[in-house]
Amino acid sequence: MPSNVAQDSITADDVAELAGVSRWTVSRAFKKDASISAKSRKKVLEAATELGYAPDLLAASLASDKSNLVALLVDDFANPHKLVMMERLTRILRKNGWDTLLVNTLDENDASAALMNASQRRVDAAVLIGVNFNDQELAAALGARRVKKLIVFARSSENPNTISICCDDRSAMTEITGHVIRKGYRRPLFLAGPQTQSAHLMRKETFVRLWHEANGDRPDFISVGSYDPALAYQSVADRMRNSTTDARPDVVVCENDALAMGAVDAIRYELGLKVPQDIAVTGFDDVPQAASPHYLLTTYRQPISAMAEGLVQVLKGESDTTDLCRFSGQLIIRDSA
Amino acid sequence: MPSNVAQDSITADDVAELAGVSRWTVSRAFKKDASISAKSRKKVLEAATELGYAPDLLAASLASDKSNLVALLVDDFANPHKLVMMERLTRILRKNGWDTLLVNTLDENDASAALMNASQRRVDAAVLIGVNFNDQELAAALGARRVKKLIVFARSSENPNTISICCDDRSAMTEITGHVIRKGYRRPLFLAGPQTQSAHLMRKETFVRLWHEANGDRPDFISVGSYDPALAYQSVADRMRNSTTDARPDVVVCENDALAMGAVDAIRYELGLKVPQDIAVTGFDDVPQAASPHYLLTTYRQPISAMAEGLVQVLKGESDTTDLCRFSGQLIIRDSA
DNA sequence: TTTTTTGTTGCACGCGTGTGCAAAAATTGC
DNA sequence: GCAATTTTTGCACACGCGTGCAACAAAAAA
Repeated sequence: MPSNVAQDSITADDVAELAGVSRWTVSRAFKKDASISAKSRKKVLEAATELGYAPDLLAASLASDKSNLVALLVDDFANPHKLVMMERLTRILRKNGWDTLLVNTLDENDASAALMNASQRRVDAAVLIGVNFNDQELAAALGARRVKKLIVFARSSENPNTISICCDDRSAMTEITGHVIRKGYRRPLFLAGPQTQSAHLMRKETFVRLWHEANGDRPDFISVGSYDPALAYQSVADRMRNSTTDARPDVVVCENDALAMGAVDAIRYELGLKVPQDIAVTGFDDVPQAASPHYLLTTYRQPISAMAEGLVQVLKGESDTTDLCRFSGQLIIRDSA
Repeated sequence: MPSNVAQDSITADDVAELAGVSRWTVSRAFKKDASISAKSRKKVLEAATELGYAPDLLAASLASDKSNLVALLVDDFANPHKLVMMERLTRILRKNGWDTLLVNTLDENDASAALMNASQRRVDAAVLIGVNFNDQELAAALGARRVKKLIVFARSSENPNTISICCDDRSAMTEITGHVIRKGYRRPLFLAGPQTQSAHLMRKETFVRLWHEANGDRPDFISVGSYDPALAYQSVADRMRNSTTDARPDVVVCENDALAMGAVDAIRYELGLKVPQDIAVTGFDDVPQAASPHYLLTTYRQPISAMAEGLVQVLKGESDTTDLCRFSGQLIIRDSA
C-alpha cells in the first residue's frame, strides 16, 4: 500500500479545510441557532455536501453528554397495541431529533439489567411500554443514577422517581362502565391481565366500584398471566364451558383489546355463542384489528400521538409534569357491546 | 457549593484507583479473552461493583470503531408479522451483544435518509425488514459508504452490495402451490402486495408458473398498495362483489398473512361466504393471529430464529454468504385451505 | 474619525475508552 | 540459581466533536 491517506470517514476537519474555515465553524454550521454568518454556513454546507460529510453523533454525544437517544423497553410482543405505540413513538421522537433504542426485556429477569445496558449508551431517557416492571427495581435503577429520566408510557406509575404519561384510566373506565350499565347488562365478568403490579389494577377497581354503586353486586373477574389473546381465549373458554346459561356472564369487560379479542374468539368458537347477542365484550386501546368486521370491538382509544408529544416535552424539559397523567381519549362504540 | 468532586459518572479511572491498578487493566477486566490475570480481574470487578461502574459504550464505540449497534429499518407497521420479527431480532441480537436502533421509515421519502441518520450513529449494520426500499437508493447509500453492512431480512434482494437473509421463496411457494393443486381448487386468485419492487414478485411468479404448468391456465391476480389487512379487505370485497358464483375464485392465494386475514374477513363479512367451503385462503408468515380459530390459516412459517442467528453470523463476519437465502420453513396446514 | 456595540471566529481542553507496543513481573527449564 | 519464556501490566496516542472564553472583524453610534 503506497500511502496512508485517510480513506472512508471524513471528519469536520476535512470539511473545514475545503471550506477554508476552522473546524469549529463547521460544527456551528450544523447547529441550529448557532452564532455563524449565513455566508460561512453556506460555504461549509456546500463543502460538506461535496465530501458527503455528516456529523458523528457518537462523538457529539460523548462531548455534549446528550445522546438524543431514547431507550424503549418492551416486554410484551403479543399485544398488537405495542406495534401501534412503537410506530407512533419512533415517528414523533424522530421528528423531534431523538432516535430510539429498542430493548426487548422478555429475557431479562428484571428490567434493571436492561436499564443498565441502556444507560451504558447514555440514553437521555428510558421509556417503558411494557408490563412486568417491578417498581422496586425501577427505584433501584434510578437510585444508582443509571439513567437520567425514567418514563412510564401509557400506564400509571406510583413510583415518585418516575414520570408517567398516560390517559386517565379512571375516567376512561368510567365511560366504558357507563356504556355497559346503560346497555342494561346484568352479569358482567371482568377479564384482567397480570395482577402483579398495582398499576394494573386501576381499570378493574374502577369498574368494580362503579358497578357496585350502580347495581349493588360485585362483578366477578378472572385474570390471565399476560396480555396474550391466546391465553385470554383459554381462560374464558375454561371459565365458561361449564356455566349454565343463567350463571353465564352477559358481558365481558376486558382490560384491553388483546384480551378482548381472545374473549370474542372463545365465546364464538369455543362456546358457540354470539357476540353481542349472547355475551357482549368491551376492550381498551382500539388496536387496528378491533375495527375489523370480525371483532367490531367497543373500546377506548388513547390519544397516543398527543401522549408522544407530551413525552417530547418531557425530554425537552418543558413539561408541566402535572397533566401528564390526565390525557383523555375517546370511547369507540362498535357492535361488540 | 463547596467542592468540585466528581458527582455522577464514575469512569474506569475511579475503578482503577480503588482497585489499585491502571485504567487499562480495568478495561481488560471487562473484555472477554483479554490478557489479564484472574486475580486482578477479580479485584477490578469487585471495585466496579462497589462503585456501580459500567463501561461507557459510547466512548468505547468511538475508540474502537465498533458500535455493537444495529439499525432496524421498518416502514410497515400494519403487518403483525413485523412485531414477531422485531421480538426475535432484538432478542437474538441482544444475546449476542448487539443493541437495536429502531428506525421508522414511514415518514422518510426515501430509505437513504434513514440510512444516513443511522450511519451517524456508526451502526455496525442496517437491517431492512420493510418493503418500500428502492434498490437504487440502497446502492447509492452504500456507494457513499455510509453504512458498513446492509442486510435485507426476510426478503430477497438482487442488489449485489446487499446481504439478503431469507427463506427460499420459490420452494416455499412451491409447497403452497402443491397443496392448493392437490386440494383440487380450480379458479385461484393471487392477492399480492405492492408491485413496485422486483423482490416482491417472486411468490406471485412462482405460483403463476406452477399453476400454469399444472393446469394450463394463468391465474388472475390483484395487488394492494401495502400489506394492510384493511386494504386487502377492500380490494377483495370490490373485486368479488359483482362476480357471479361461477366466475368467482375458489381459492385466494395471498402473498402473506396480513393480506390473507383481510381476504378472509372480506369473504365472510362482505360476501357472506364461508372459508374454506366457498372460497379457500392461504397466507404466508404464520403470524400468531393465523392460528386463532377465526382464521386458522394455511400458511408458511419462516424460520425467523434461525435467520436471526444467520444475521448474527454475518455481523460477526463468519457467514458463508451463500446459504443465507436458502433457509427453508414449514408449510402449516390449517382449515382455511 | 473614534468609540461602542454587535456579530463572528478560533482555540485549549475535555468527553471515556481502545489499540499497539514496550516494560515489568511471573513462570519455566536446565 | 540464572537465563529464556511467557504472562501481565502500563502508557502515549487516537477517536470526532462540544463548551466556554478570548480575540477578532464589522457595523452602528457618537
